Amino acid sequence: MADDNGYNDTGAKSAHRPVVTIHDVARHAGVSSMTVSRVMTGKRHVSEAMRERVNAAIAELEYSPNITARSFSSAVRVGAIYSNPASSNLGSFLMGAFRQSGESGCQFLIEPGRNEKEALESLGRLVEARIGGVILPPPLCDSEAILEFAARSDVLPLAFATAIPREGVSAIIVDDYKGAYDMTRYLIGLGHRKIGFVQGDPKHSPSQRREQGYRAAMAGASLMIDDEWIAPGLFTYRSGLDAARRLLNAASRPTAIFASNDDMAAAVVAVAHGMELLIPRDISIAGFDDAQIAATIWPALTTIRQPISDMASRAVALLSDQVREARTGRQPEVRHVREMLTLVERDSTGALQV
Amino acid sequence: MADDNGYNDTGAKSAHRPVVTIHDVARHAGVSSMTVSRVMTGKRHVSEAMRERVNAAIAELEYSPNITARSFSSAVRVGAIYSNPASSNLGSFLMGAFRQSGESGCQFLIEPGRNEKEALESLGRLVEARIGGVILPPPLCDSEAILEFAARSDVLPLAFATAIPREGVSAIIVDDYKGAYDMTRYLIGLGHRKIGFVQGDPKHSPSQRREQGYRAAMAGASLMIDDEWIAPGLFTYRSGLDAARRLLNAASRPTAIFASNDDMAAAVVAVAHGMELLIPRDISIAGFDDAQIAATIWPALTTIRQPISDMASRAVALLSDQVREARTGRQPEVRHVREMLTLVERDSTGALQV
DNA sequence: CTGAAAGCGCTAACAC
DNA sequence: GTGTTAGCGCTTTCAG
Repeated sequence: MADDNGYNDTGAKSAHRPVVTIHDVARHAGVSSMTVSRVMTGKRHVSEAMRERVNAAIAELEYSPNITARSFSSAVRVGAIYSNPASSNLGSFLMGAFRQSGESGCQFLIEPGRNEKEALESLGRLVEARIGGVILPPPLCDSEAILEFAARSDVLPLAFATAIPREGVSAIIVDDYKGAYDMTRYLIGLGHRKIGFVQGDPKHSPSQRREQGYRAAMAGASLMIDDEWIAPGLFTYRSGLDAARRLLNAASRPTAIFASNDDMAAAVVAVAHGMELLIPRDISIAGFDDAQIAATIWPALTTIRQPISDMASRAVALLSDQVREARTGRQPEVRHVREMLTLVERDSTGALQV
Repeated sequence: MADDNGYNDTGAKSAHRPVVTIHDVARHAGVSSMTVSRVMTGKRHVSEAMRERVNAAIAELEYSPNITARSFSSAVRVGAIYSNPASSNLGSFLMGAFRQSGESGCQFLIEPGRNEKEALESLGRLVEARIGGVILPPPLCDSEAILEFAARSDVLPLAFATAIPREGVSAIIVDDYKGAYDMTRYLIGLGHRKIGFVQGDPKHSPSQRREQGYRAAMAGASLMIDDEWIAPGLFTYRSGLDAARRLLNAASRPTAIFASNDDMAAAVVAVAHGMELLIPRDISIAGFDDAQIAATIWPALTTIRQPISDMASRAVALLSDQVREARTGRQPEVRHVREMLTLVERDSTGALQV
């Protein structure tokens, strides 16, 4: 049936260029494969002449090492527990993590963890799968129970995208404060003076950092903040609806509104539309996170993006290094890597109209 | 604890229980490791008694196979090209695919492919990584260039989540027609008679199927469709805004609106809010896809969900089997697997108010 | 400094 | 049905 695509007919396996192995390179260069291995892994104890000869052979044969085989002997496994499987971030996260797991020659495992209980179960499963380290996004990275379990199981924890790193736990840190500061500065730069703010869920640590960033930028520009320009929120779209009504009906209406996340910013956009306000002519609206919804709605939201994919790569690389380090008996150095947030300018913000 | 034999003190390695290998299981069960391997991979040619004995040993030793080693020797690699890296589906897709790649003992690789050009480059990279098969979501699965490249490179293609399968190409099929039909029936069941429809992008194949499903259900209930209840759309939020204005301002306003996807349904919700219509009291609104936005906005959208994660598992399993089959020189049988869509009832729909 | 040998954990291929 | 053998591509010994 349907033979018209003509795949291989005679057992002509993959009829492509045969796989180049380290041995081929060795033969080609007239050395042992160990020497090639040493050159590849950048080890010392190889004479300069040798190194050059080997490198030439590598280039000539277009050799690229089989990372699976490499990691095979030393089977480093790192896990991750993801708190929100529905999040659009998950895709970027996994993309970055898996890419890097190839590079770093380690195995990457992922389990869900919507709440602490499920996360604990997941961690149990990961420990049974013999992971050496685990990536913990908030709020898991703040859970004593999780951290303790990891320590007891000899699993190295790595806090992911946390604003407030712990001592003794490596982390990929994200500067919510600076992100919010930058966004506020940007709005001020557009000419806005009356800038409203929708707070995030007070139980999440980024909330305060973001508000602090906003307040600092306002203060830095000697701008007063009217109490009615601050509305409480819960990071949900619905809470954003309430906040928007409040802000847009204020006696002295802000000309720009900065919401602590995109879901709430989208709600502000919806309410503004309902009031027949033109965006950004009548009001500028900005969000935070660069979630899926930010680019979906119209006008698309100006927001702050976290480079989730890069952060995930970095997390896997860092953790797999640490696991290897720990394998040798040494105590891996605790590291805090800071990631930069970038402002994504889209259509929901514009210069103040006079 | 299964075996509390002295944790190897020889090296200061990882002080955990020593790694359980297939050989340990074999020894424990008094069989050869091949038998264990056969049991693990679910092969036939193993007596029931053996199988049970081995399974007992596996359980007792808490053995879990090292998938790196597994995929290393047999090295079946399957790739996927994902067209929308920002999509919230990607997370589910990757989750399902990776889980299954462990099960199926194959290596899974993913590359981005926002457009045909990028997809072609990605496929090139995947071919160099020596994949045996590739998963192609729409619109990639309809691209001649991609399909041809795959055939030339001896890579088995698998169309993912397509509505219209090709002959000669295996596919995970999704029944857009039935999904739309079911949703329309559901709305009718709620008492609605005047049901509006927002069309999808005419260039996408699911668009027609969804509209056909809607029309069939209406006809099946002997319901007439007023021309002004049908509005064109492009699958974008913005196009949904225009469609909504049109539908909600119709002389004979529908009591329910079914949009061809969630982004447009969300836009309808926004416009309805702006007109001070209460949802679902004054108007019911339904979407399609169960995208991220469906559960984000308020009220949350009733929609049709594709079981992306399961579909991805199935895709990986199917493809890795086919690649193994092809390895033996046989031509793998083309298979079309149909996936069921489910209606997710949320808060944007309700019984017709009289 | 360089090389030879011995696997890592698993599975195709072939015996029995 | 089940076992034996021989690697997969690379790195870790341990000898030169």
